[in-house]
Amino acid sequence: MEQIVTPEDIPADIREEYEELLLGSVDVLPEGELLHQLVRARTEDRPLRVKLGVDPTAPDIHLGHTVVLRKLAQFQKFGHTAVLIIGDYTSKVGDPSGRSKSRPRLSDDQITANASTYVEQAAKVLDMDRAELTYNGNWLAPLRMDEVLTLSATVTVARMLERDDFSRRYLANEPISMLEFMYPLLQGYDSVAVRADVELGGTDQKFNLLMGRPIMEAYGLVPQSILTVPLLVGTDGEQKMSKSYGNYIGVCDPPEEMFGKVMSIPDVLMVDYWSLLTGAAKREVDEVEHRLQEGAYHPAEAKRDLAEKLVTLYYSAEAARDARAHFDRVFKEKDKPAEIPETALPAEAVVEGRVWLPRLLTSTGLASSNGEARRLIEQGGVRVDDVTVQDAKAEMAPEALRGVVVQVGKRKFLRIR
RNA sequence: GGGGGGGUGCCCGAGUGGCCAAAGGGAGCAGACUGUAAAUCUGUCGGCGCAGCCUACGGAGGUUCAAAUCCUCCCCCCCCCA
Repeated sequence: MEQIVTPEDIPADIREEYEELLLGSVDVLPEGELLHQLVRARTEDRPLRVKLGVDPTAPDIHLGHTVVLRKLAQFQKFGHTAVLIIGDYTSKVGDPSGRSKSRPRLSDDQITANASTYVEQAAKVLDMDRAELTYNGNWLAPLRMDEVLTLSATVTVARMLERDDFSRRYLANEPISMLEFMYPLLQGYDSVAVRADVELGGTDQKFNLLMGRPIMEAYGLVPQSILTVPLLVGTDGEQKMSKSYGNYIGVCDPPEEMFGKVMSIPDVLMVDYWSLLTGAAKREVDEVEHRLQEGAYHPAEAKRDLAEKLVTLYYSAEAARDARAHFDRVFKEKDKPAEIPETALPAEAVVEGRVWLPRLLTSTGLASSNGEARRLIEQGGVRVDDVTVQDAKAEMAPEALRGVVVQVGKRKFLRIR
């Protein structure tokens, strides 16, 4: 960091605060600025206004979202003000960040629904009682055309095209709409509206975050500093965690599913998850990494511990222990789970007094079509009371199904009532 | 406004009259193995009670015994020039 103020002038506790805020962050720009702000906040006795804008594009939030929320919560912990902006308006524009194509625009209903669950779920990480919660539609919706024009005059097209995802798409002959160009401007305007001192975001937000600075200046404000956090890689180990890639772990996933999904991440991701998601201190993370490298800590065991930690964070220690027991039982010992969901035999499964197995699977939701059900059976993926069925033509009498457990693959179980 | 290039299954992408429910890859699903729903290997991957049939290659018509492939019109995207 640049030493504009000499380290000796800075109280030790602020230096500590700064160090902790740097932990798990990627870019902190402009260099040294945040430290100044922390000092200024202290001397002027004015907490920093730390902005996080989120677009409610998905109905549920996942662990990837919690990385930046944790960082915001950390600022809160140090007495600063968390300003959480729900991008009800910007989500109608669609953030082009990291995208190779335009996002679909969402409807108002979807946005409202998503926003309310977002806030509810963010509360699992953030202290919402002490946070400022706003919606950017409050100030973006009433903007007049001349105000929009004033705003768009602050940025040049060349500057826009410097941006990685835009230039890539431009070179690849892929469409970029003017609408998408507007997005960074609107996000910058949010910073003006809430008079942000610091804005947080994922590394893919760097451009948008930086864009806020000249815009704030143009509106006569002190430009914000920015802090980015890494993007969490999803369970596939390849792409960033995202609902649309289907590689996410939702904070509202039931404990067993959360546990199982954590177990499905590639081994190499374990340490990242540990440091970004559990709130563990650096020393603990280093130790885990070290012991794994030495072979003193079995990877499967480490992953179980990680999964248990995460479930504890979002549920409870008991729920986490149960989830672990469930996992070991079902996947390690290949036994049936302690609790199996039950369902009545659907009426449409019975034809002429007989139940054809594929139809049973389809009607109970264990398979999406009879064709898929057939395939599952032919591949040996279907068990009825622990007996693998391989005849796709199998039929049984409805009475014979009472209390029977149908298993599809390794993790779908259903008891017929 | 003019000229050119494109739109294929969940995604990427091959296919330019029959051998095409459509190569190849990815994702997904199943099986084997294992240290786990890791990794690896194998299989599968539109629907239908399925050795057969139905629906599908931007949309609508047409030519043909036969169309993703040819023709007409329409919609959408990209590039170049203005």
